Amino acid sequence: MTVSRALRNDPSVSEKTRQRVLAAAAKLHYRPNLLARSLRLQQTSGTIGLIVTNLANPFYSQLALGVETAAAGAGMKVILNNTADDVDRERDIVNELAAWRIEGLIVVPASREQDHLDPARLNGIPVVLGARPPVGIDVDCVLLDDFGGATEAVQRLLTAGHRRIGFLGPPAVWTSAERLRGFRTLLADQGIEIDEQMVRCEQRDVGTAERAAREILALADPPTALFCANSRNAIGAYRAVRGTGANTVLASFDDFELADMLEVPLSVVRYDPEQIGREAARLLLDRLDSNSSVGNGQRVVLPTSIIDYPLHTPTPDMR
Amino acid sequence: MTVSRALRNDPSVSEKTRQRVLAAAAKLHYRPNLLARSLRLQQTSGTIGLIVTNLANPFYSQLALGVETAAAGAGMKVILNNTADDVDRERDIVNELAAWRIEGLIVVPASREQDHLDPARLNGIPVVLGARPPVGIDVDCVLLDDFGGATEAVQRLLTAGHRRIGFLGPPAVWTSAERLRGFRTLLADQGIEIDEQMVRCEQRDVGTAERAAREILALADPPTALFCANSRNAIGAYRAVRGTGANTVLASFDDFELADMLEVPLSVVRYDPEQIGREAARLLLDRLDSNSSVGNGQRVVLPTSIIDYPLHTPTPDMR
DNA sequence: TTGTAAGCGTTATCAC
DNA sequence: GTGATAACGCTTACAA
Repeated sequence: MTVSRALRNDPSVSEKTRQRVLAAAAKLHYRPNLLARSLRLQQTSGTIGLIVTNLANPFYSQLALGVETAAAGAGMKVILNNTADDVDRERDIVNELAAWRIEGLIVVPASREQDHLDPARLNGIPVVLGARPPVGIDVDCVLLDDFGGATEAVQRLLTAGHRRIGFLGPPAVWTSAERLRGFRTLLADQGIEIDEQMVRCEQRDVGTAERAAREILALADPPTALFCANSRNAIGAYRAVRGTGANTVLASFDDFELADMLEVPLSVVRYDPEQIGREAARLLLDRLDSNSSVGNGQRVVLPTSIIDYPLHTPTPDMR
Repeated sequence: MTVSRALRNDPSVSEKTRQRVLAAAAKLHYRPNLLARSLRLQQTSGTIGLIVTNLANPFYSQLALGVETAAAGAGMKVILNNTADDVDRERDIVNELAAWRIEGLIVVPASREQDHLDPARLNGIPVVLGARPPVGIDVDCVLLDDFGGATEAVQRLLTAGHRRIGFLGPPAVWTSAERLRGFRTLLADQGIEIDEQMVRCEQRDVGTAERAAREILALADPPTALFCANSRNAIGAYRAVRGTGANTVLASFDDFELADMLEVPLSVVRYDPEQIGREAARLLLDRLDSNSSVGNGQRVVLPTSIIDYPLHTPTPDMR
């Protein structure tokens, strides 16, 4: 008992014994068992669960860093989980984490099937979604302004005079669907018809994106510009444009390394994935502080910005 | 008691009551408290701690993915921690994780100060280091063949006839120091003198790398080739070469997107960061299985391979 | 200032 | 096949 008090700096223990306890603990490498402490205090484990779909994607690893940073700042630990977009795995993870009595959950949901993420089913554990909105459950979420960013980027192409514009994107997770919706909405508003042959959204990687772009560029009446919903599609499109010698102009979501050195004009929508993680953690910590784990789901939408990379001139500047 | 048995599928409970228990549990969203189970079973928490220096760097996020994948496959959870290269933070994290009775620890150590990572001080919790070797402690580690990869890459430059070769790299963490050692050793073996003005290893990001490369290229007798110890330095070097119109050839560690489309010949050393994580997890799980947490530190060195990207011809191929 | 008793939620053991 | 009891390591409440 005295040891317990001494190690928690309880003032009721005398300085002399406190020192003796500390010395002995150091010598024995003794550490109080925090699991037992949690159990006794009826507290949870001081941990929050983070579930992402694909940690190999820098978007999610930066999001994870944001969560870890904000959580560490509040003295919380983060349990990291990767679902590889598998809902069943997501469900298993959620259930196990709940059994470990984590304080809260930050999830990039793998699909629209989200019943297992309802705090009501999780003994009231608060849940915050990142990058994708809740479907059928009432929880906080942090989103990117995918729609706004997309319309802004496409507007750049319109301003430059383009009227035949193609779309390249990955299969429709919410984010990509919103970007496509931005593309369609703006063009419809401007009374510009979309040639559905030039809308391709099945490309997950650079290779398939390049192939799709080449097919679009080979059409009888090819587009003069392409809007790409992510960097993998943008890079694939760039390869296709360079490979075919077309002088197609590009706009895309995601800034990427060397984007300014391409032999093609490019506008990119830039944003900060780490901020999504930080905001999600903040929402979660607010819930934990206020003890209002259920209901009244907030929706935070983070802004994007645009960068124009003009055509890079291969001519070297002089030393 | 019957509930406890039923939920663990203990055969001694009758099928009928088992079903009743399961039904009630489902209705109430009841989950056994795994913290209490751990405490009672004198087991640890089924968790391993992962400590990396910088999760924003894809190298470490892929390593983390490897750990998570391997751990999940063995039914273990991963607590993720980021030190931002701060040893004091690393020490705090290690101590807290130990108090939570984690099963083991995988660490990318922030520095050569590693006393706090000694299992002897951690109640025998096994430790595996990733990407950097142990200093003064006897633990397993998983390394990349930094030395071999570097000599191979530089050999490419020698074979192409280069004799004046510069070096660009980040400040000397172990990995970068090994790559520099490979560079120096090979050139010394070949009797080629190194001009120390052309050896720069303070560049952490693309901007400073570009500046350093420009300074080297502006020397009275500039190098005909540059070896870069990581992708940020390679990209900086590329920008400098393109910017100054030099026809310097590049070799580097780290494959990167668009590396094949540069207007400069480039050889890259490629490797799989995820594999480091998987191997580290495997070593740790072996320790846990065999219960031999201390001593006899293994050292696993993972191979690298080389890819040559020839000069990309700006001439388009025909559609 | 220090020690004793009880209990957090679980499970091993023994009784019924 | 089921229930009672004790114990895992800790902390609150109370007693010495």
